[in-house]
Amino acid sequence: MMKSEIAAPFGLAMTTTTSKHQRDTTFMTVGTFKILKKSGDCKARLGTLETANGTIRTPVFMPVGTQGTVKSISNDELVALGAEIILSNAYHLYLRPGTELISAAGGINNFIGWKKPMLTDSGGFQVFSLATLRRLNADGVEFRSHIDGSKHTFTPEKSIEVQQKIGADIIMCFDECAPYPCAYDYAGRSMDTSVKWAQRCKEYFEKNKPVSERGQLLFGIIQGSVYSDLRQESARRTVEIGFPGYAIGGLSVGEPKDEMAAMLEATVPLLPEEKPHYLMGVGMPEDIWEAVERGIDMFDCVLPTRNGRNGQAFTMRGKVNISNAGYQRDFGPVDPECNCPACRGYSRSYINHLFRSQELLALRLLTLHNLYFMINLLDIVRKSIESDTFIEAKKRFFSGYFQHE
RNA sequence: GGGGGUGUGGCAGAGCGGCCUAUUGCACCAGACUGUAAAUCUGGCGGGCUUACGCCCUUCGGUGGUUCAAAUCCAUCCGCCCCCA
Repeated sequence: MMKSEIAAPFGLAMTTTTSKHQRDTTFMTVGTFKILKKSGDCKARLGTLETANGTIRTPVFMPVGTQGTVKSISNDELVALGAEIILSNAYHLYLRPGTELISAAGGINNFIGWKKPMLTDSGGFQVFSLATLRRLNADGVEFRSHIDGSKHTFTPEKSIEVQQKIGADIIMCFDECAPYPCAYDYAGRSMDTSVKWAQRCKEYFEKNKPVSERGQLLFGIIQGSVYSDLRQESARRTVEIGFPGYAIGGLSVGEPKDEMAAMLEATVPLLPEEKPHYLMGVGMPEDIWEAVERGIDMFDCVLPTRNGRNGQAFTMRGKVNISNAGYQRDFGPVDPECNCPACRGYSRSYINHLFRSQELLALRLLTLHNLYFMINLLDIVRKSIESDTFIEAKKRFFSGYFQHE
């Protein structure tokens, strides 16, 4: 059975009440990454990462909540789904509601009422995705706000300052995410920029570390587009700077899947084994398996939420678009093998109707379902590593997920 | 009874002699989405044939005209709407 037994059933999800004592203990070990088990026939590993707001079990999937909210669902729902950590975005929060306000609210966790670990992205990805609104220079990036057109400058120092004020448990270096395709020369210069920025991020971070009771972790990011030698240079230089965790960025931006796999194979072996490896922006269910197999521990991706809002559901038998005509009279659940609130209480037919009627519940239900799917998927992954049956479990997943193709 | 208006593809609604198988929106059908400017975007949407380029047939209430050419002009019939009595 691939079904999860780890994920707490709905409504009965564990809420970790952290006592004063536990919190102090956590503080003592913030940043500790423990590897509990390694796969016998690939690089997959099972671990735990300590943060100021609790422990994350890896490999982990982190739902994306760019603006301090995982679109359409509540914190309680996230906890019930089994989410252990979520993402926000420094650039977006800096523009609105503003860094000062979040700081005044007592930090991002207080502001949004999320009691578990939180990670902020640096705004590096916005350098890439808001390309038409920015101008790069050696010092940093000048942005034009997508909200009101006002000008802002993000530098490595600025990004870290913003992220320190926002106060997430894990923060990211300000990097440049190169587009795909990307000429070798450009990719090389861009990677070099990212490495230099990483150095500046770390220096600023160390210098301005609050002497508070909470520890924040700054992760480095490897770039280099789809060029193995650039990736390796980036990895070596970034590791030399030294971080408590390493991310691989600039992938899943349109390159073929085998290129992504090749980049992981070229890069991950150069990262310290005893540090967490985070593959940014990934991904699709199949990508998760491929990446864990190659030594990745952390993932984030907008697909479960965004695609859910666009009518697509992930299931163990592949993805389906619930708003398609074929489901109009399908009175079964989205995924018969799923135990999420959408599948336990609603039919494909009804959700199809909700999408056609543009009812908000439609967006919520598929968001809940897709997030549950991903979180549950990582549960399956973790259990398979624990029992050292990862490759077998991966095969089983693929044969079910792609059976109709 | 008198006067005026109107009829366009599933719906709304442009077009008012040639560039019209016919703008646009909605609806409908499908696809995409990977560190979220996304409840978004793209494509299709009369029928048939073709791998494709493309080709053929049939459309603007009905009928009959005018014209080289009609969704567009004229006549007439039918339907609907409004005003006066």
